[in-house]
Amino acid sequence: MSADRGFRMTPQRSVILDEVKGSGRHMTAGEIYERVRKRNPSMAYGTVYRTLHLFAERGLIQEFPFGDQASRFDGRIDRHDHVHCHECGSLHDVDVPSAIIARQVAEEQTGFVIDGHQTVFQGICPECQAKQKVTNRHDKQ
Amino acid sequence: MSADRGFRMTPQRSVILDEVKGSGRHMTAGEIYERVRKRNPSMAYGTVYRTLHLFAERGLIQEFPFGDQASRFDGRIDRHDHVHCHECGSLHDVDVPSAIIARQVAEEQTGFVIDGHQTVFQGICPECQAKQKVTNRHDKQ
DNA sequence: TTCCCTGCAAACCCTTTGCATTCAC
DNA sequence: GTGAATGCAAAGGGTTTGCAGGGAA
Repeated sequence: MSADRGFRMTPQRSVILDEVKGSGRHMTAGEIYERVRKRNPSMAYGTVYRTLHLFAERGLIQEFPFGDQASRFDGRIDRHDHVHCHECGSLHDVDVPSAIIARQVAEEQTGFVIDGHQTVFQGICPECQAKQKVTNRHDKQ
Repeated sequence: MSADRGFRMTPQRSVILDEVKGSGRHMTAGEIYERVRKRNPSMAYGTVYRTLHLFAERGLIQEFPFGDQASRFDGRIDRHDHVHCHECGSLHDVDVPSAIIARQVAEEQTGFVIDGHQTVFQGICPECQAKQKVTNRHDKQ
């Protein structure tokens, strides 16, 4: 019954799912590959990508194709938004309830049937704000 | 004075800017390259990319790094959102005023200083909705 | 003349894929 | 046992870059 998920749960897949679910982070396929390799050194890159996409299709994880960089994979499966620091590249979750109503507006404007949306806020994270203050103190302007 | 933009407005750059501003569409660098080639067949791919990024940095156009596909470039320079059809890949503008207040929420939640955001709504465009109805009529289910 | 810009082509990164082998069911 | 999944390696798409030649200021 629990085995009837429509695909085989191989050792590789277990490890990958575990890593993505385990880390609270938003990892790229490359990062996941490296972590997974520590537990299963023979794992191939192709397997990681195939598996991540399989999981994303089945809704076990979320793929977040992220700007001009590598896709991020997220163990959180509820819809949510992100903030991205364009200094250090960090990516964090945010919950913005008002974004939900925006979907209605978008449907009305375009005639689309909308089944998802993703907002990326860009800005400077607190750490980088702190660094910038230090930098400015040294080389004025 | 108008020439003091900090960079040279060469014939290549004029053509590229003109194409991006002219089409009301969201073109990829590849599409821009092809259109621009018709007017200047010796134009190099590298020039197109370098120029597009230059313009985007200076705020003359917007680059919209779009999911797992190629970046789209937009002659519209005011902040706005998009709807993306995951059937045919088309991308359209939407104006969602409520998205603005979401920035405040995101700032409060994360401590970021937010200076931009971009929302992509996913769904099915009207054309694809029509096609699907036709398809369903043929091969029931 | 000087520096910026171009064309060219190679390189880069992330991702996908074909194929023979291996393995979960 | 058998089809599905893996490992490997090569290829693919989009993008960037080094360099020498060319052109605007």
